[in-house]
Amino acid sequence: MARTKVEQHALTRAELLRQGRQIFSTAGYADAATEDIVRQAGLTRGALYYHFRDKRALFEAVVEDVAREMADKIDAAAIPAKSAFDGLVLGTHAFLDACLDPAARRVYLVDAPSVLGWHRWREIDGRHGMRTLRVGVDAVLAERPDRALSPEPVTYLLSGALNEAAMWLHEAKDEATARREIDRMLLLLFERLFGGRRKGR
Amino acid sequence: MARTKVEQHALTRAELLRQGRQIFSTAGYADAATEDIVRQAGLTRGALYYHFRDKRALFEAVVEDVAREMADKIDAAAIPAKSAFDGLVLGTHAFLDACLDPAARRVYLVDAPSVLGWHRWREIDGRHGMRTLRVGVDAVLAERPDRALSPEPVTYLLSGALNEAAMWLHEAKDEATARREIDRMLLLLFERLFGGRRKGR
DNA sequence: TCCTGTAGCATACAGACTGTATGTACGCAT
DNA sequence: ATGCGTACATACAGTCTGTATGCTACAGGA
Repeated sequence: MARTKVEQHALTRAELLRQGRQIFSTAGYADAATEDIVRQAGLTRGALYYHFRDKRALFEAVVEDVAREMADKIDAAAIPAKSAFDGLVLGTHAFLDACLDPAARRVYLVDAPSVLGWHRWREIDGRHGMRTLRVGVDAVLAERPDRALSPEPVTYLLSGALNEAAMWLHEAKDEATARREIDRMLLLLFERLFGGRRKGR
Repeated sequence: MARTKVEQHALTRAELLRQGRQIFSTAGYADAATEDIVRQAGLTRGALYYHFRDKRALFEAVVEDVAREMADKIDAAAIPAKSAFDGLVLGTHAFLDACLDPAARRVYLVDAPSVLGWHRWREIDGRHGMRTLRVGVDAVLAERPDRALSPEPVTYLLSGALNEAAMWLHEAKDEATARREIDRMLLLLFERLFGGRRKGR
């Protein structure tokens, strides 16, 4: 009992983030009323505007959270990899798994670039999702050197392809089959792009 | 003088689309006030709500226009191609050129999926931009048969990569250099994905 | 322990914007 | 000429965001 003020501060902020994430995920940013968010958090809009400068700032904080969580999952998934190439594959699978969360798709992939602006979104993604991808690409290129491939363009081309794949997955009628086909096609893409075989697979 | 009513109808609608496209491109959908759009068109909001059900319907009509224009340019660019593979390359160049237009990036690539919903956007894109890409991919696969490649996943993976490339191009400091590097990397990607040499591999 | 300041919210208010309802003038067919 | 529907303009209501102000309980110094 008798929570200290600094504890309460963190608790309230976290609750606003939680409920904001939930409402943003289901309704989308534009149709998410701040009144609904604070009501679900058992607060009023006064609390929201005390903790965040405006609605957009709350959204950006949610985006940061989502991005961080996804990057953590991807990093963790790549750890047990036998090779850099396997690490890239495992990371890719972890990314697609993370996109099972509606917040990852609606908030992070769809609304964020529009609400925050593409430039700002790219900056955030560059510190999280795309960073993990860049690390994977660099590792593969260290393992399979290829002068023709520039890491940076390769990274964002793959990033775009992966984001699109994640969205497309949830439009398919048979999700399991679609997932297998995507996994297969991504593996093929990686193999052909980075060189079919290199000291065995 | 004395324009007939049916002429006036088309003229007014076209003007709303013109000004809407301009305002949406610069301000973004959310910050584009309908009042500003109709003022630039020399009208009032009554005219807008007569021609379109709501603001979103106007935006969707603009998106359709932009999508159609882009697809037309891509189709036209691919005509003089010597081979299906060249057609794909020429088409991608035309796409990147079309994305010099801010409306193509802000309206079509960034705002449209968020405002119209990803599903609706995918449907529109499927009839225009992605359709041209699919045609190109199918032609290349007819030219260079490859049982391992499924046309549909390959198409949207490439679509995602291309959209990302188009956005990234305009973040680069030296746009000309970035463009050359992207062209080179896309060509490399196509060659390796579809098989480096003719009916070989 | 008491007193005071301020953090952490709640409440009240103003402005902006969308969508709708209503008004109106002009063209066009009869 | 006259009645009617199209193509707008005008007026209004509802919703939402952001801000300004009010209130209360706790923290910290004397």
